[in-house]
Amino acid sequence: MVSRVEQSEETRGKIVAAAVAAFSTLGFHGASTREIAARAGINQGLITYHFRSKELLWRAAVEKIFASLRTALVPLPTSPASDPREQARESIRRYVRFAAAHPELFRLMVEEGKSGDRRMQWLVDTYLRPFYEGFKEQLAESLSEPEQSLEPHAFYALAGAVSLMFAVEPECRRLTGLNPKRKQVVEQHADYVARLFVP
Amino acid sequence: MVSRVEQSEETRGKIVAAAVAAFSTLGFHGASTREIAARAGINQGLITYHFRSKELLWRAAVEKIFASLRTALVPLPTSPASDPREQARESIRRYVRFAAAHPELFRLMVEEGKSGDRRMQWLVDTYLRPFYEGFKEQLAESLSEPEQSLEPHAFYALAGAVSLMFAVEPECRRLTGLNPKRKQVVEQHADYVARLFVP
DNA sequence: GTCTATAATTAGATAGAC
DNA sequence: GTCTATCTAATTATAGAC
Repeated sequence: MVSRVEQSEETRGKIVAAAVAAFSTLGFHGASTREIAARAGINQGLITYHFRSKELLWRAAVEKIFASLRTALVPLPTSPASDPREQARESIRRYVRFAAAHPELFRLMVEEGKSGDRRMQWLVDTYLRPFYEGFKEQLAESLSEPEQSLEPHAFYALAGAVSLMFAVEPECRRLTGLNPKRKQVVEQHADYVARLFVP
Repeated sequence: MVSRVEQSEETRGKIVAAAVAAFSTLGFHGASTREIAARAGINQGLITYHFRSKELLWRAAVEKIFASLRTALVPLPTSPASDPREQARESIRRYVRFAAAHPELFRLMVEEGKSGDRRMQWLVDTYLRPFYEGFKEQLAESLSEPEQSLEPHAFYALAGAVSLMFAVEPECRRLTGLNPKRKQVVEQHADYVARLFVP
């Protein structure tokens, strides 16, 4: 940590991490650049220096979110003995664990998906479409679903069933008394949803 | 439409309708009072006159959303012959049709559920809790589920599976090519989710 | 690369005329 | 009850010192 490029990367990383958290809970308009700077422990002017604009910082935050998704989707060494339905269930359980650890992805999907503006178009074309194509492939091989017209329904039903509880964690705690952050609760949800979609 | 109180109610109604739409797509911070006033075709100063503050206007918008939910939840004359599982499926189908016609409810749940601030607490205590209690009753009688610990999981899985596709309608159209507004698509989702939760 | 200071907009809320 | 005009505060983005 001596050179300026290392220092730059360090600062950029702190800003993006703060931006992911702030955008995730406060939304794009609710998270001010001053608030993000304060969370990152740096000055507000530095955000413009490193990212030029709030929207470009937001894009960097989105990139970070999808980077952790890619990490989570790295295929596991499949035990070749287990049957395809059990493999499908395990994929869903892993998806639930990811959604619990990273509620940002679902919040982003809902926040941006509501309107047809520029950010939504960029998000779909850049990150969401490849992810959706991967989902369709996996669906085709593991569930052997001939009805292609059901793919969007399955995609959104699964994403919603998996993620909502963790995306609204503060609300869930107040409404049901259940803390979605607890490991036991995550596993219960993983099992519930896995059996729901693959009985 | 002559007296001042009638005029007042008319104006309030227009403002609240515009607020529901604006908050729903732009979020609380993204929707400015000037934008809402423009949509309602009235002056920005009038919002303060009728609602005192943006937050109180937001509460009026939430009240309107839950009023339409109450309307949709009015029990139908049950054909006593049909079996309870088919009745449960029909309840889910009605829920899907409501979510398609009023994506505001789900968007509100996610937008406010992310943080633990004052608006979320008010929303849960005032409107969400009675709704959740009603869900638990219906779950207990129609699915005869003994496991009470699964109630939160079922609630959030169902809400997410039912509503997400319609809440992110612009995104869904761009990502999948499917228009969730079309009646045929709504019915397909209704049937898909109903069979998913009540096989 | 980082900070302080500030410009330019835009926000929610208020005052007063009609 | 409604509108125009305005106040105050907060926002993003910029300029310049270090």
